[in-house]
Amino acid sequence: MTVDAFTVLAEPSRRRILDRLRRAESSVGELVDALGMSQPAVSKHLRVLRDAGLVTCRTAAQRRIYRVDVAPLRAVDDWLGPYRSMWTAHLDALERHLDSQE
Amino acid sequence: MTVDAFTVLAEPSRRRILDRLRRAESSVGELVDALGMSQPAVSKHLRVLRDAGLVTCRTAAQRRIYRVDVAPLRAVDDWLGPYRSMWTAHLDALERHLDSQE
DNA sequence: CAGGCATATAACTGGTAAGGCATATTGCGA
DNA sequence: TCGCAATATGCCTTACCAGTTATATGCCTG
Repeated sequence: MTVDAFTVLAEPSRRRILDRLRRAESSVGELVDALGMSQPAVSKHLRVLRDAGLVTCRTAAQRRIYRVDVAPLRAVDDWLGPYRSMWTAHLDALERHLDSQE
Repeated sequence: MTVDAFTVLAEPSRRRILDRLRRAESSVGELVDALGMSQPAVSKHLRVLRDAGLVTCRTAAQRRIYRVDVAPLRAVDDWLGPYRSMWTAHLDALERHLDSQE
């Protein structure tokens, strides 16, 4: 886990990879087909994701099957926490305002 | 809002700026003192944050007072949503497991 | 054990972004 | 209006990152 999740998630392609793996684990080749990227590009992104602990992989014959590991995302969610309460606070205020209009 | 929030948040300094503005709006000079960075560096980060809609600023005499706008963070939170439910699912499973151990 | 698949890595390239210093801009007070 | 204070911007250098092509590694099958 050399780099933090924020840095890794900055790349749209990596978020797409995660979004696909979230629905079903898959091999590198399947990701290549799904994302329309070259195989080395996909492998490199997977390397970064692995180093950040966001994916794990297991070997199945010649294939490597990748799956998501959400653990590092909790750091992102934790950072986001205070901000989330800010916009829910705003929503609450809006609701109160609307209520008072009736 | 030229760039997306993910890219902007990848920079640790920018997250620190947001974290400070979240507690209290402040001027550029106050941020410079608080973060121990050069004034141009801070101004540049604020520019990026502004372009992404993450902060707004108002003019007060010679100062510019910056404050957080959480709206763009909702995109991040939305993306995170499905993953969050993944780890709460895991937590639920763990709880059931621990319960069954009693 | 040879050949072919699937995946990883190396070397290179172009683009981009951050930080530093110097300077421009803007608003204010004397 | 002059000059100062606060902030923004330009320019330059450096570092890093994504993507490409070519090649290496590992594993199965005939």
